[in-house]
Order: sequence, then C-alpha cells, then structure tokens
Amino acid sequence: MSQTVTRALRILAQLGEGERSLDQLAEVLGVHKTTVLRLLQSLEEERFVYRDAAYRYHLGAGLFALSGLALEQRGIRRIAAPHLAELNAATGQTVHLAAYEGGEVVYIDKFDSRHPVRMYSRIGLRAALHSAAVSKVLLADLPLPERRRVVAGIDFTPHTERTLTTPEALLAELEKVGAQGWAQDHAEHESFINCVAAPVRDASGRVVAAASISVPDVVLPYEQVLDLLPQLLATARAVSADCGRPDHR
Amino acid sequence: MSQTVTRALRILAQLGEGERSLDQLAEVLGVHKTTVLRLLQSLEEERFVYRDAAYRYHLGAGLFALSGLALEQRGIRRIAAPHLAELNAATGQTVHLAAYEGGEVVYIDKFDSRHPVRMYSRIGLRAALHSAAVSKVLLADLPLPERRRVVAGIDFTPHTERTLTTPEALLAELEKVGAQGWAQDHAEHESFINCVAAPVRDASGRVVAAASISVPDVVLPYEQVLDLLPQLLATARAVSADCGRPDHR
DNA sequence: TGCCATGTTGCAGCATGTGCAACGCGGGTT
DNA sequence: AACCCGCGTTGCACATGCTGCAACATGGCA
Repeated sequence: MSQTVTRALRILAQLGEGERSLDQLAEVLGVHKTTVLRLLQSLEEERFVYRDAAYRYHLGAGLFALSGLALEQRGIRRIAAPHLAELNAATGQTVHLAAYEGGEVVYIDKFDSRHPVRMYSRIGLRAALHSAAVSKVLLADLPLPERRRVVAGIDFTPHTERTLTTPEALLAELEKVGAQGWAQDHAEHESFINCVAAPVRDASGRVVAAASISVPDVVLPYEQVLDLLPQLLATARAVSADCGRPDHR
Repeated sequence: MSQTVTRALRILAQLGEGERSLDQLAEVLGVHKTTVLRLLQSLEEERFVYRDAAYRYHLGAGLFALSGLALEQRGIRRIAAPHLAELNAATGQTVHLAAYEGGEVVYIDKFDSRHPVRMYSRIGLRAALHSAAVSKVLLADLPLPERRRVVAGIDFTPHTERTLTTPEALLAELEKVGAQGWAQDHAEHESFINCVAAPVRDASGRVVAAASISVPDVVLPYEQVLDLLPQLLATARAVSADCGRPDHR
C-alpha cells in the first residue's frame, strides 16, 4: 500500500468538501506543506486539481473528464438511459440505476423527478446494503456463498423502525426478492420514502444492474407506489432485452 | 513532483480507456507489477478503482462521487442549469457552459440537442483556446497581461480554413468580442459547425463562465445561428442576474 | 516602508517505494 | 485426472525518491 498515493487521495477528498490552501491541507493531513505542495503539483499536472488566482486549490476538470469516461464505460448505463428517461417521464418520479461493484452497491445513474436539471448528487454514492431496494435486487442474485459473505459484513444500523436488523432477516428477504423478481423498500431507509426495484439481466441471465423508483409518501402513499411496479418491470425487461436477454417472461 | 502520484494518475488514465489487468498496466507504465499492485491497492481503498471477479481493474465509484462533488462546487453550474435547460428546450440545440481554469477553458456542463439521453462526453474536456466561441468570451475578459500571456502560449493548429492562426488575429478578435459582448465560431473549429457564445458575469462584473449554442450547418445555416443570439444573450443575462449582477444591460 | 502570511527552493537523512525471486492458485489442455 | 502455464501475491534487501527543516521569495496590508 502506498502512503504517497493515499495522501494524494486524501487531498482530493478534502478538496471535495471545498477549496483549500496549501497550509490548510498540510494541517489536515498532518504532513509538512512541502510534501503537500509536491503532491499537488503532480495532481495539477494531470488536471485533477487547479489553483485559482488566490492560490486556493480546487478539484479540476481532469476529474470530470475521467468520471465521464468511467460512466460511459458502463455500457449498461448507456443502454438503460433512454428507457429510464421514459419511465421517469411517464411516472414523474425519481428513477435510479445501480450496480454491484466489489462488495458494494453504487448508484450509477439518476433521473430526478423535477425539472430537467441534472442531479449528480447521488451518482457514485453507495446504497445501504440492508435497506435499499436496489441492493436487495443485486444481492439476491449473488451466488449463495458470496451473498452470505457480503451479508455477514454488513453493518445493520437501523435507519427507521422498519429497517431489517439481522443477517437472517435480510437473507430471508433476499430469497423472497429472488423468487418474486423485484424488491421493495417500505420506509426501511427513510421513514418517508418508499421504493421499488427490479433487476436488469444480460444474455446469460445474470443480474447486471437494478432500476428503481423512489417516491416520498407525501407524493404517493405506499400502495400507489406498488401500482408503479408493472411499469418498472416493463422498463427493466426492456433494458434487459437491449442487453441481449432472450425475451422469455 | 511525485513520481508515485504521477504513476497512479497514469493508471487512472489507462483505465479511462478500458479495463486492464495488472500485467497490462505494469507493461504500459514500464514498472514492475508489484509496484502497480500497491498503487492499485491504495486506489481501490478509496474506491477510485475496483476489480471485478476476473481480476480486471475498472474505474470505480469513488471517482463519480468526487466528480459530482466537484461539479456541485461550481456554484455557477447549479445556477445556470435551469436557464440553460430552458434555452436548450426553446432552441432544440446543443448548449454548453464553460469556465476558465488555470490557463485553460473547460466545459463544465452540456445540454444535448437530441433525445433525453445525457451526454457526459464533453464535460471536463478542454475547449480550443483559439477557435471555440466560449474561449473567446472567457479570454476576452482576462486582464490584458494575462490575456497576452495565455495567447502567447497557444498552439495555433488550424482546424479548418477559417481558424485564426496568429496571436495578433486572436487578440484583435478578443478586443472585438469584449466590445460587442458575445463571440462566434464561424466554422473555425469544425468546418460544419457554427457556435455563438455569451458571457455570464457576477456581481463585480467579471466574466465567470460562458454559455454557448452549437449548431451543425445541416441543421441551421450560419445566418440562422446568429438569429439565436438574442435568446442566448437573454439566457446569459438571466444567469448573470442570478449570480447577483445588477440588471443594467 | 516594513511586517506578516503564504508559497517555493536546496538539501541531508532515511522511510518508503521498488524490483527480484519464490510461491499459490485456478483454468485450460492433453 | 494430472499437468502446465499464466497471472496475482508475498517476503525481502536495496536505494530511490519522498520527507521535513530552514532559509528564501513574494505579495498583501497597515
């Protein structure tokens, strides 16, 4: 493990919270400012950071460019986008796309319910493994050994009074989700939000992503969110078809 | 300058072109695979990369998350988004938002003309300093010494037969742009694309960003692109107003 | 004009990154 | 089924290059 790289990434994390001066960064990292300066010079050269006229460091455009490339590489994202946009337009609700990646579930796209303003806010963030509907869909498809391993590693912090709090309860829920072909989050993560999620499968039948609809209960009560399920399943099926999945059920 | 960090960033750049194995990365970087492994371990810890079940490395979600933070930090982006979306909807054309950053001009947002599919492709990329309309707008507002310095450093590669190819020609053009309050790119970067751009100013009157409309001439001939100018200027003025600029012309 | 805060440079010491070689492991082949 | 081969991982010794110090620029402010 590289101390130097770790420090450089900590710098980026700091800048993610706002602009910083050289001295500020040196203090936070607990190293000499000379050290920080040289790390920053390397980061600046690749445009991961830049500094303004006032010598304040900011995250730079190289980061955006790389992130854009990374998102484009997720073929599923491009394939799913038109279908998710349609679902978003038809229901007016927030639509997410999530993928399983190295023991975590990560949001890789979002279509907000409101104006055409694009929200990057949640893309890249982790979904809670024991409460998010997308997580249930993705975990349910893992081979049993890995599923057990991942579940065993979960921190079952309760977010609401409905949050599942034991590995056993989650494993049972995952069985059910796998069997019925969709998942819900009935106020398990946020007390005022309900979600439904459905799997996207590739030609081999493996689940490669999960699509979900999230609705605050002030907009629609729980039962009416379930009414959106057919549209969600149709969307997920359409995306799966575009991924080469044969159209059986 | 840190060799280690530079290598780590080169790894990320490689992964930006597609998934890579450990050996592939070692060969490209010209270092021992042990070295690459440890850099990757640090990157993986911060979720900048992850590796799939086949031990292939990919860019990871930590990158998306950081990029999202970085874009949100550009307050101008959030302020401009609704106005640009409106312009995009009204004209049906591609709309860009660009900012000046450390001697470069970078696209920080894009609203594509076509389907609701979102294109990240150009966000984060550099605009050509001597041909893009947004560059002209942003450079025109720089203090003269810095403007001269930046212009002197430009590589005047001609992209089309209309590209400006000398510092003198560009400086003259920038004077004109500054005076008239908008810029055009009349097939100077791509022979079949015309653009117009307008400045966004903050309360102090400094140009903080540039908005532009780009149109392939198969969609609209040059003259009709100029017809879009009033709408563009109105949009830029509205964004400026939201940035606190007093509403004088 | 002089002071203070902040970024930059030269240098010596040694921590840390590096490459080598040996090992483990899984997939494909005969 | 046994073997081999390719690829990722580990332990270790060496020296590279990272680190922190101290002295030096620079620019803003009183």
